[in-house]
Amino acid sequence: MDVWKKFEENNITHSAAHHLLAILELREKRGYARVTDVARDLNITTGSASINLKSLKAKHLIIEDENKFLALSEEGETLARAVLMRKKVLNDFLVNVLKVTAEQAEIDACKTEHLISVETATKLQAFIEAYQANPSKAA
Amino acid sequence: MDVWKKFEENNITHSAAHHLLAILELREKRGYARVTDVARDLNITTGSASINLKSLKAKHLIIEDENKFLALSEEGETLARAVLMRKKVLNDFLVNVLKVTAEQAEIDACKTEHLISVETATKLQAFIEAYQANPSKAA
DNA sequence: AACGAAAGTTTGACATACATAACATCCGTC
DNA sequence: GACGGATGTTATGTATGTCAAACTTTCGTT
Repeated sequence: MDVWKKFEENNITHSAAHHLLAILELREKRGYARVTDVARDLNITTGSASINLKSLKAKHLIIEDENKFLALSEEGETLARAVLMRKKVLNDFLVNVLKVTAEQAEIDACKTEHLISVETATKLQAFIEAYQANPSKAA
Repeated sequence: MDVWKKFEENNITHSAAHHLLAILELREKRGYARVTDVARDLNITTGSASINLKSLKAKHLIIEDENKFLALSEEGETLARAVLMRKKVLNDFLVNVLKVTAEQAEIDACKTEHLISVETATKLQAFIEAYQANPSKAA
């Protein structure tokens, strides 16, 4: 019932996913992530980032220490890593199997990374592995 | 630049796509589509449908006759049929190639049907055709 | 012609997600 | 210790998309 409405029922929005990913990547690359860093990374204003991150804090996906440094909660990191995994799987499929150009593959993977189900992601990953091991027996 | 923002830059929103699809399907099944019919089909209130359809009229994707009967403009129909085609391609791939369950395939296809690029949709379609003709030579 | 139901619109509210701009806070340097 | 720059928050506005509820319009039946 109402399959089309499930788009909104997603456990994470595109925006939220990218805020979490930004924190994950900033911390891995620079060792820290503040509101300003996230805003710069996503190319949005610090005002917007402040508001968006506040709601993620309220949902316990983000933790802030006394010095305003941001980190992902366990739940937030799990979510972010799941999104990253799906993005990689999608991108691999688009680039290596379908031969979509790198630019368009990145865009399409980015648009859908937070939307596809665990089932689809898992089966797509298995398919790619089988395909890359032996393209003629990917079935 | 700002690949992640392209999610919002889409030429059609998920909601708009489904309003157009509803009109297309209602007219094919019943021969007509009014605000009430679209609202019932999408399971939203007539108030919401009225507002949403007004903006689609303003964008010239929908035409309304003297008796409030709705039809797609040429541009609207082109858009709707493109979405339908992508939905079919995605669903075929998920069900026939990845063996995703029918229910989850429908959900995933519905979530992404309006997001994937023409390039990806075209290449995915070609892949499925090759795969179905001869699974061992889909490359 | 009048009543009531169906259809459609509008209003006011809420949630998300962005922007700009004003304001607050914090910190290092002079 | 005061100034200025960097950082962060808040206020206000825009846009989409939803709701409930009030209102208008239209139409068939009596």
